Amino acid sequence: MSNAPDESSPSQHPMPFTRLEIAVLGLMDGSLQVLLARRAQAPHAGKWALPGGVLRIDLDRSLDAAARRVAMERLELEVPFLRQLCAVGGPQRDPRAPWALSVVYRALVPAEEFRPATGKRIEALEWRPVDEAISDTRLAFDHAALIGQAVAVTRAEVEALELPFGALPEAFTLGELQAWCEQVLDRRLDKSSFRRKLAERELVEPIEGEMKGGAFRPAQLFRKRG
Amino acid sequence: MSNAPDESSPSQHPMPFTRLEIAVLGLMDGSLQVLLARRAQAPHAGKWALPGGVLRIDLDRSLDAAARRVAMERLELEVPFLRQLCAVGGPQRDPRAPWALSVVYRALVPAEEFRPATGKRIEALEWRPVDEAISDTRLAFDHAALIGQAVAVTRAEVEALELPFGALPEAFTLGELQAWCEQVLDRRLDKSSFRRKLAERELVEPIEGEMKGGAFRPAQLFRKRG
DNA sequence: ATACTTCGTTGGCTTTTGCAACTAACAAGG
DNA sequence: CCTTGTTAGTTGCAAAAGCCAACGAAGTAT
Repeated sequence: MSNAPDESSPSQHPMPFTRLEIAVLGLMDGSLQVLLARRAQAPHAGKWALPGGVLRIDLDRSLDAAARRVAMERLELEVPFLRQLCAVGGPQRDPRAPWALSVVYRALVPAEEFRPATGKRIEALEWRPVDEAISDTRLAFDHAALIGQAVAVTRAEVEALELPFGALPEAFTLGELQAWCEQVLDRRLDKSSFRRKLAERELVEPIEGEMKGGAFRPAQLFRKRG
Repeated sequence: MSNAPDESSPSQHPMPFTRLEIAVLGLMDGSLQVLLARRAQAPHAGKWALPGGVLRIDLDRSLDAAARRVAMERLELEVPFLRQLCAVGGPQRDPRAPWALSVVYRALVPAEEFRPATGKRIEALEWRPVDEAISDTRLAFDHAALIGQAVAVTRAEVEALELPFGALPEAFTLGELQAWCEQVLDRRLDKSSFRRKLAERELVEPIEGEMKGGAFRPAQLFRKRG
């Protein structure tokens, strides 16, 4: 081991190749899916992976801002409610550099309005059911494991009714809200206790006069409270 | 913005000055405290901060390993059960570099046996009650906020009875275990429901024949199950 | 022996949760 | 008009979990 000469000259030590990876989750066809990108360049060219990109210290004013920029470049639209998941790093992650570090972000997006385009350095984009992605050993890097983490954390949040309202429409009925949670969690919820908890925690409020008229009895429309 | 020439040459983009910070929590004098270090060098020389150090891509085989090494260098002993908390970064964090990134780790250690020594680049070590540290605006960098996060996550874990048995003695009575949890959480727990949950989840098992004889009725000794 | 302290358990009360039934509101069809 | 079908929203109840207090048990100290 070097004898710890001086820490105050950072340029003495080479720094890791630092990237951001974005795990975008959304409800497609009634189940939770993750957005994968087919890599255009080495390493793992042609393989499916989380969209990601390199940290640019000249452009990014924080890790959060870097994640927003990378998401924007790859998907060509604003990704709302990006949240940090974890950081991973090691010498074998990326052949382009002796040591690579990735800070991973996650987001749960409104599937309807979210229409990403195939951005820079990406050959194709595809939604993939999370179960399938997590157990797909052919994904690049350790991205399958990262998706597993992102799904677990996201489900725990919805379970605790910490609802990411950014992924929901402005107005919704309670039935729609419950169906949305059930699709994220992949299990049925009880109607009465679901509504009880919403009321107790004052998470939503009715929009006066507004109703959603389907074929049958119309339902009260609600919106996020606060 | 540069017109995204080629991502495959990482050396084209300067990389951030990358550090690890370690939030060591422990029970001292009946309350949860955090281990702070007085910085020997700029920036913030003389100020109290979390012990930390620079990532060394020539030495560290992963972020976890880097955190272990940094903890060892600063405290001169093995820190068990280090777990990643989050990563923070930005251009203004550290005057030594245009952009600094810190990956923060946390640990809950057994206060009795944990006797750190003042390691490299540190003037002094001190245990500080977490409430005090969190609201101390004079801590270096954003370390007060980081300590707040570490405490919140640690308490949530103990609340859910995900006990970090590394921070507990090999053998303990249920009374001791409950008192330990109460000190971490800084609130009283109910004896009967505490024991019911331990039994349901089969977290501990009695050590046959072993009792702890205090001044009064002796108590059954338990150990982690599995 | 008696008092005192802690250990471990038990009983009962309150709160929370889960299940199911019930009424309400609307459309469609006879 | 009236019945039927479907979804919306509420209510009642039983089971489960949590909270509080008390109790007998097992030691020590006097």
